[in-house]
Amino acid sequence: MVTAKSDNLSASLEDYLEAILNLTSESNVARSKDIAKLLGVSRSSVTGALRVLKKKGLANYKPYDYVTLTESGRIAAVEIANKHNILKSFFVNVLGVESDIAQQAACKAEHSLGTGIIEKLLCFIDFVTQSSKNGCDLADEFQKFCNKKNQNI
Amino acid sequence: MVTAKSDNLSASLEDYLEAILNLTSESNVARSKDIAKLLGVSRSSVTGALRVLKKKGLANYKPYDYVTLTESGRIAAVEIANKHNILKSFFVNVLGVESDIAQQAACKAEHSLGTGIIEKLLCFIDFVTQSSKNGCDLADEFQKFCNKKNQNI
DNA sequence: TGACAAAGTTAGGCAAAACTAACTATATTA
DNA sequence: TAATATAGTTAGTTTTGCCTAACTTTGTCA
Repeated sequence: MVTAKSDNLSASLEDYLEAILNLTSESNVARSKDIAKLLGVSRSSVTGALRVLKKKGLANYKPYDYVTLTESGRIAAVEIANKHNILKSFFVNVLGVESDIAQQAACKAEHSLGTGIIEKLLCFIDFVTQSSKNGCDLADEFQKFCNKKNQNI
Repeated sequence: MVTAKSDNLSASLEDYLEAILNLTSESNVARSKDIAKLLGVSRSSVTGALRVLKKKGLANYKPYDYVTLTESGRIAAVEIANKHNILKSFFVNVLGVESDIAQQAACKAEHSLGTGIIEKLLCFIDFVTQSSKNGCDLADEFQKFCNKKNQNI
């Protein structure tokens, strides 16, 4: 199994990796300015992070040049983005949380959940999806359950 | 609604609050040494945190004395502990994650999830619990689903 | 009661992650 | 091509949270 050494990576650096992945998949190119905007940090913070990512062999970084991910950087970033998406999907499609809030929460929580729990969560989403095909829409049932409960308060 | 101003509280400080709550509810008294042991930090780090908590009006702290929580500190701590427990319960009772791992993950993730999601999660746990009373044990069904899936791999 | 151990604090330091302000490189365009 | 705007970097600072080592206070017991 090809595994990324995305451990010993701080939450902050994970965010940078994911941002670079998203930018490069959108427009093939990640610029410092755009990373800064996406993450809501200053440009100089980005420079600092890029230096670290380079040192860790995760990003190809040369001053005044575009940024790309190395192979292992890409693997790590994809892993992170996966976590993120699974979490968000759970919040939105199972719990029925509003998309923006889910996005934000997933971004923050993704770092703290190990792959074990994330895998279970993915499986659970599958489980709920399957259920709806079998005529019992769990997500829907849950929403009804919630509404009924809120009425009782 | 009595609300704690537990916002603008760092993850680290939340951990200290929760630790103090747990220690005082166990033995009525929280000692610096025990907080340090519980959180796996040095005694001097605890001293530093206590000073901050005191300044924020959350802990009653006097050098060389026992530590207790103020009323608002207690409210905040209970809120944090609740989040923690709800999360853990979800991991263990719904996802079927091993208790130790759930404990750890809940402790880390609790900080990043807003009350909106936590409430939904609590509701979801209720939903699953109710389902088992109605003859359809979702948690159980999910475990079977997982096992079947793992066989197919 | 005085010596010693345990608990707690202080001082000083380090690392991560962010910031601002000032500087440099690049790109645009008149 | 020179002026200027935009992008990127550097230097220096701040905050947070932790650490170790040395010191002080408290408590115990011979």
